[in-house]
Amino acid sequence: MRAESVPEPTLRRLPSYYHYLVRLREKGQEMISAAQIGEDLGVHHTQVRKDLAFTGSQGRPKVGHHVADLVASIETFLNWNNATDAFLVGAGHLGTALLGYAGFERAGVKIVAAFDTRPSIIGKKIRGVSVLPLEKLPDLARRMHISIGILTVPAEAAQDVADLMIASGIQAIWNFAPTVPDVPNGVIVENVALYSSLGVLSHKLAVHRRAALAASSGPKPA
Amino acid sequence: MRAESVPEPTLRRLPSYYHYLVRLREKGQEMISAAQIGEDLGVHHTQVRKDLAFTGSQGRPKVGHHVADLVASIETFLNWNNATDAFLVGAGHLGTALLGYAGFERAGVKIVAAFDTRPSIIGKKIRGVSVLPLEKLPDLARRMHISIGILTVPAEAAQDVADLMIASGIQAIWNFAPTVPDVPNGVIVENVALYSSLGVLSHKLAVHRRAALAASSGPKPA
DNA sequence: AATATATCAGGAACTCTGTCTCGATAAAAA
DNA sequence: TTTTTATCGAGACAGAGTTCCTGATATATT
Repeated sequence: MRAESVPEPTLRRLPSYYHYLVRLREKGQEMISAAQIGEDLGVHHTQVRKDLAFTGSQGRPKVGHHVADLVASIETFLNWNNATDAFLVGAGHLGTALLGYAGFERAGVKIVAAFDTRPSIIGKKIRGVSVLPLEKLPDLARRMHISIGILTVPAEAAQDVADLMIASGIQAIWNFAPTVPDVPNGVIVENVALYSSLGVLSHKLAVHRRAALAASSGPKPA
Repeated sequence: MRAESVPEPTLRRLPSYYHYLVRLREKGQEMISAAQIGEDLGVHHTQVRKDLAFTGSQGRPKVGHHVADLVASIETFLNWNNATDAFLVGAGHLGTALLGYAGFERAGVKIVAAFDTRPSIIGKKIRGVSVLPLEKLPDLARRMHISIGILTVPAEAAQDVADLMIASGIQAIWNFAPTVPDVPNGVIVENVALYSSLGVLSHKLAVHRRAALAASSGPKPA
């Protein structure tokens, strides 16, 4: 019954395999070994096997996995073969950037409308997607059975917009704001957290520099 | 010697504490307990204490931590108090969005120039930052001692641009492309991987729906 | 046909991260 | 001054995830 016991790290790695495999398929390669995938993507080969096993795809000794089959397995597993309609709220710089990506449609998400509160952009079309006033979201979301909401608003507005989304029947929120919205049980929130990334980057760079400095100025005596 | 043994999850959580604490400080709150931080951010309170301990900040029983001190400690720890100059390559939609964020400067990264290969945008200024031809990157990066490179180019170009960055002395790459560039030892790469996020989101949503469907159509007999 | 080899798959061991428990301590209350 | 209470900090424990190890299997080689 508990089919959802897939490690989250696995879910995070699958898209990276997917992109790698699609490019491989485009190059015309038919078969691939887990060892090769692992080497190219910097993941241990046993890890690759375990991750792929979750998708149900099986490999054959001595020849590896069929590239096209793997692509199909991952697509099915992630439910990327039939895109779910999504609403985006916050048509600022980041929101506009996301609207520009046709690639999301292949990743299970199709942005069908954008919302904002600024009159200057309401009514315009960005990359073929209309920007509507936020007040229209609840009604439209219900009527169109929208289940994914993309949150690209400033931190201050994030909680209110998240509440509005949930009240309108949206079940999953892709959150780009630097705050984590408080949501009721059962609602899925996936935080992008750009600043987390910067935390890791800056700290590692600082350590890296300190190490380089220490090494050059005086490699301490044994 | 091994001062860099900070768990990566901790580094990822620190920015979220930081934002929370800055907002608290703006509201005029002086003291805060780890328990309260944990509750508001959805992190176990013991976890909050361990994370904050890495920054060197100490709390006092019965009163908690000093908000302003905590902010300062995290800033220092992540090296966010003096922003490092960065070059951005790929002034497309996403690149433009990133150029628009003044907030990165408070997160240790100051974008001082953008690069692209498309003549249509070379020479323009985006949010006060000039877009220069990619060929100028190596020379400028060396002369300005740039150590952070932001990669917002299509997957096909990612590896080549990463190579160029590294050859120009850049030590840390903030990568937004869906491929993981192959870099020599010692170079820091932090991948944002938007699609990983979507992998988790789509899969969870699919599982969520299956569960809802199963519950409604027939809650299996005990 | 027999042997060798590349690859897969599943279980065991280890490591890392997160949670729980306990004693200590500083402020407040009695 | 003594007692109570909120909070901290450190160590013990538990769970998850990754790596290692062994055995199985399909193709290639002799």
